Amino acid sequence: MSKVGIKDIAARAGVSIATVSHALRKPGRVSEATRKKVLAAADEIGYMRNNLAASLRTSRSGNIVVIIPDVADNHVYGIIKAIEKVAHRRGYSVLLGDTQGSAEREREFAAMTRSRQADGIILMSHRLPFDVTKNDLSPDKLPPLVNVCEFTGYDIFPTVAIDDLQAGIDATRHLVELGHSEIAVITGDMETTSSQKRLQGFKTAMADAGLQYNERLIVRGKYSARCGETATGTLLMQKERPTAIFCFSDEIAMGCMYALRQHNFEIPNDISVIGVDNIPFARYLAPSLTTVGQPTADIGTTCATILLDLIDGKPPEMLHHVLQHELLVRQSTRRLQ
Amino acid sequence: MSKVGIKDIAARAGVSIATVSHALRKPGRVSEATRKKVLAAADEIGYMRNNLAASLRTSRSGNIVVIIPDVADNHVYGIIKAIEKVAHRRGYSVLLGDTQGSAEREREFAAMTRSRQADGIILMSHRLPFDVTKNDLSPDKLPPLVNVCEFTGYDIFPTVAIDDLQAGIDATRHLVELGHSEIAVITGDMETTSSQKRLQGFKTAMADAGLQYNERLIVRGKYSARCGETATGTLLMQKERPTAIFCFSDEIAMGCMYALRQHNFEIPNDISVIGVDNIPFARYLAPSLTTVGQPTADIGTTCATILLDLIDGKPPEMLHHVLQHELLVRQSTRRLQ
DNA sequence: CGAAGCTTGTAAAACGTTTTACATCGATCC
DNA sequence: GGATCGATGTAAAACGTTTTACAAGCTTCG
Repeated sequence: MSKVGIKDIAARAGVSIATVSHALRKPGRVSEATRKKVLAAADEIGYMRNNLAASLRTSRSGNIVVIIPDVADNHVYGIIKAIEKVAHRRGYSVLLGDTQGSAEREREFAAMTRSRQADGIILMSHRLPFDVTKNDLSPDKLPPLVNVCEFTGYDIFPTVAIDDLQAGIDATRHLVELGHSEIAVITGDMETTSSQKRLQGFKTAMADAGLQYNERLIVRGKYSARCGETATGTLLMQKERPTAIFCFSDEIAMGCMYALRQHNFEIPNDISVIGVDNIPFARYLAPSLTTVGQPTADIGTTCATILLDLIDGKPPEMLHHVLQHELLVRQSTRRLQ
Repeated sequence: MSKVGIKDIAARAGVSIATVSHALRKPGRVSEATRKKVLAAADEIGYMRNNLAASLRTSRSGNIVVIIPDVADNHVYGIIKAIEKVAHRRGYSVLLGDTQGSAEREREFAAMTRSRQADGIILMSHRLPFDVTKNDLSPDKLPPLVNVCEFTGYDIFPTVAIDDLQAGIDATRHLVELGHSEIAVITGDMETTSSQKRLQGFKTAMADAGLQYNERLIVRGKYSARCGETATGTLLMQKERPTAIFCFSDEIAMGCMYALRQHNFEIPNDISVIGVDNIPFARYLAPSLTTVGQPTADIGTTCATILLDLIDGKPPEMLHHVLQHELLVRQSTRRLQ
C-alpha cells in the first residue's frame, strides 16, 4: 500500500501543499497552469486522497448508516438499493447495520454518528437508538436521522412510510368485498408501528363493513416466513376456520401458504391469502400472491434524499412523508361462493 | 452534536491528554487511581471517541467493504449476515458495495481501501477491481482481499467457495439417476466462474452417464427470477422438449417454475426442476424446490475470518477454501416413468 | 503615480487522536 | 549509599488533509 500524499505532489510539482490542496479541491483558486502541473504530478505518482484525514479536518465522514432489523428481509432490499443509489450519486457510502431486532445493536450503530464514522442515520425501527431526553430535544444536539417504515413517536425526525392504517383497511376491504367475513390475521412484530396500524386498519375495515372480528383468529407473530408457517399451524388447530388470511407481510404469506398446503388446503379455493409488501417473488408464487404493494424504490430514494439534505443543513419541507401503496390483486384471493 | 474530546477529559481530571489516552486504551499503562479518575471524568462529560481521528493516527479504519453484484439476491443475505456478525465481534463495520454488476462500481468500492476508508475487501466477483499488473504482484502493495463464491484467476488472494464443478455434477447426476436424459440448463451470467464450472460439471456428468447433451437446451442467462422466466419461455419454443431443467440458482428456478405453470406444465409431473443455493424460500415454494444447498453462513464466517486475519497480518493457512455443498431432494424433481 | 483591488501562492494552524521518548520518583539491589 | 530498575506521568510529534490569514505581484483607475 503506497503512501503518497499531497506532500509528495507538492514536492514533485514544486509548489506548497496548500496549493496542491487548492488545485485538487478548489479548481478556481489557482491558475490553470499550476492546476495542470499539480494534476499531472498527482497522476504520475499515483496519488489517492486519504479520506480519513480529509474527514477529520472537514468533520464529514461521507458515510450514512442504515439501521434495519434484518438484511435478509426481501422487503428491505429495494429500499436499501435505492438508498445506496442516491447516496452514491451524492458522494456518500452506506454502512449497513443489521440489528436482528436488538435494541443494543441499534444503539451501537447509531453511536457511529457520535464517533464521527457516519454523518446520518436511516432508521427502520420503532425505537430511538439514543436517549433523547438526556440531550434535551434541541435538534442541533441530535444527529440527522430519518425514520423509515416505522415510527419512533418523536415528531422531530422526518418519517417516510406508507399509510399502514389505510393499507390494513384496503387489504381487509378487498377480502370483505369478495364475501369473506371469517378473516384471520397474522401480524408482524406487534411492537412495530407498522403492525399496530395495519391491525387497527383491519379492525376499522371490519367494523365499517358491519362485521365482528374474531379475536381468536388474530395471531401475533413476526415478519418472517417461518413465523407464517407456525402461525398458520396454530390457526388451523382452532375450531373456527377462517376463509381468508390477512398476512402482514409477503414473507409471512409464503410461510402461511406452505403450511396451508401441508394441511391440504387449496389456495384460494379453500382459503384466500393476502400479503403486504409486494416483494419481487410475490408474483412468482403458486398461486401468485395478492398483496398490498409498497413503493420500495420510492421509499428508499425519498428517505435518502431527505437525510442527505438534512446533513447538508437543509431542513425538510415536510416532516411526514406518506407514499402511496397499491392493492395488487393476483391469484391467491377469490370470491367466496 | 457535542464536541468533547480527550482534551476536555484531561482538563477535568487534571492530567495530560497522553494520560487520558493511555487510561482509555492501555489500562495497564497508568495507575489504577488515575485510570478511575479519567474514566469518571470521561463519563461525566459524556465523552465519545472520535474514531476518525483515531483511525488517522493508527491508519486502521475499522471498516471492511463487501463488494457484491446485487444486495437483492437472496443467496447473498446469509453470507452478508455472517460477515456482519464476525466483523462486529472483531470490532469492524461492514460497508456494503452493491455494484449491479458494473466493473466501474467494483473499482470505486475497492478504491476505498486506497483512500483509507476500509481496511480490506470481500469480493464476490470474477473480476479484480484494480490493476494488479501496475503495482506488480508484491502482496504488500495490494489491499487485503478475499474472493468469495467466484474466482478472479489470481492465485494470490484467498478464496472461499463451494466446489461448483462438483455441484454441477451432483445436480446433473441426481436428474440422470431419476432417469432423465433430455436435460435443459439455464445458467447464470456466463462470465462468472460459478456458472462456467457448473456448466462444465453438467457436461462432465452427462458424459460420465454416457449421455449426449443437447446444445440447444442450454440457455445462457443471468442469476435472476426474471431471467429464469424468459429463459424458460425460450426453451419451450423449441421442438425438443426437456424432461428436466437444471437452473443454476434458486431464483432462476423460481422464474422457471412460474413460466412452466404459465405454459400449463405440471412440476414435477411434466418437467422436473432443480436449483442451486437453497435460499430460505426454496422449501416454501410449491412444489418445494430440490436444490444444491450452499453453506452460506459458513461461507460468510470463513471469508470474514480470513480477511480480518489478513488485516491483522496473519496470512491464511490455506489459500483456497472449499466448503461442502449438499443435495437437497424435495418435491420439484421426480423419477421419469 | 499612488491607492485600491484582484489573482495567485504559501506558511501555519487546525482537526482529535495515538505513540514515542523522556522525566520523575520511589523501590530494590549489591 | 549509589546504581539500577520499574512504575507512572507528560510534552511533543505525528497522521494527511483543509482552511485561514497573509504576502507578493499585477492590473486598473482616477
